[in-house]
Amino acid sequence: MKTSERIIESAAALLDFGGVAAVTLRAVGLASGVSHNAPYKHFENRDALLGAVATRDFQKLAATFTAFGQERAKPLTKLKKALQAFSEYGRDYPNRYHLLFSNPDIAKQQGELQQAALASFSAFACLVADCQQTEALPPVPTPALAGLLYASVHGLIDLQASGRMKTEKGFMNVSEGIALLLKVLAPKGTR
Amino acid sequence: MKTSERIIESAAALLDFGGVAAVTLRAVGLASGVSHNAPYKHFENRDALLGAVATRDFQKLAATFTAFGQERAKPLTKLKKALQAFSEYGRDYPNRYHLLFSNPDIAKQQGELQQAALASFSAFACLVADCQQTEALPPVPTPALAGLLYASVHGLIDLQASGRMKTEKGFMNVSEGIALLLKVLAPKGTR
DNA sequence: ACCTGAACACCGTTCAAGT
DNA sequence: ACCTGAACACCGTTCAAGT
Repeated sequence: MKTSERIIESAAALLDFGGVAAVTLRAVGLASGVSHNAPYKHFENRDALLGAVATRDFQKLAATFTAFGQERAKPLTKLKKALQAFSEYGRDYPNRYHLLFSNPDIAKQQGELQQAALASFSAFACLVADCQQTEALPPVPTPALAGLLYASVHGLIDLQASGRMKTEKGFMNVSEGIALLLKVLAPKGTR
Repeated sequence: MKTSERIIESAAALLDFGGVAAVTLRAVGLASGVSHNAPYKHFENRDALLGAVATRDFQKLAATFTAFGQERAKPLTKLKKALQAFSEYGRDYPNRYHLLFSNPDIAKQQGELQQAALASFSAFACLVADCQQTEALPPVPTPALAGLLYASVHGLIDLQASGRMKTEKGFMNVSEGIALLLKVLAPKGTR
């Protein structure tokens, strides 16, 4: 295993375990068996290393979405599975999820990361387009509909994690939110 | 003006100007005319100070939502205005928005902050309930519907800020996303 | 080409001391 | 009650030096 890969692996592990603050170059170096500034030989700085972790996960996410698209099933079923996988990723790896989708310092990185992030969204948009073709979703412009779905599910995951919309009664979890969203999005005839 | 208020004011200004990383206790002390550890006499630590900034803004947000609710206008019009004000707050004060809605270290604070955050959501939910009463929104449980709307708009603001769903063509902005969402949410008869 | 160790400037936090 | 200044441990980053 290449040193740079080991460094990314260590950073991801530290991130999962202790949050982004735990990903110090000294801890990464120690966990990777190198000195605390060896990472600088592979990444421009700490943010670039975190960006590499995010890039790897975006590529995995895009692959997951693409894989769902190639399954033999109804488009709406495949979309639901993809959304569920997405929300489970957010629930099981909250620190990593936050790095990918809600970290301005990472988001501003152009290049490979930006490309991987857009590839993820594109793969997701394909699933939405398939649903539209079978009239399981309304015939509005695909990028707008895919964007709304992507944003809504992201918002549900993010607010759920932060507890910002919990009320005494009527608490809503991510799955219920997704179900409600798909229900109101279903074209008239199929409701 | 009390010292503690001056400290909060300075912290908010530093946050707006240079992001959360610029809010160092030394900079806050300097801007407030006190030493770099005077803040510890008013707040337990740096996160608690940032939490106080967030609390203040959540209270403002709740007041804004409540004020919209008391205007003389159609409920749906008032809700649209509130959503627009919300998204403008996110656009004009991105660092503050991120502190309130996407910062896990701040979100985990219980007490006054949690209370203010829930009060904001409650005020928003009232606007949604009014729309349901005039049948401008479907008769699903109010907390679920308000939660979905809140989360969706948050997701749109957050992803827009991070550029995570921009595609070459069909780019979607927050206003379009909100409009599309309200359109698909409108009950059958009123479409 | 890849890595190390010392050094620098900066930070959050603690603490004894001042009024 | 409120504040200060020194001190501590930690951090990202730089740089000269090693193989």
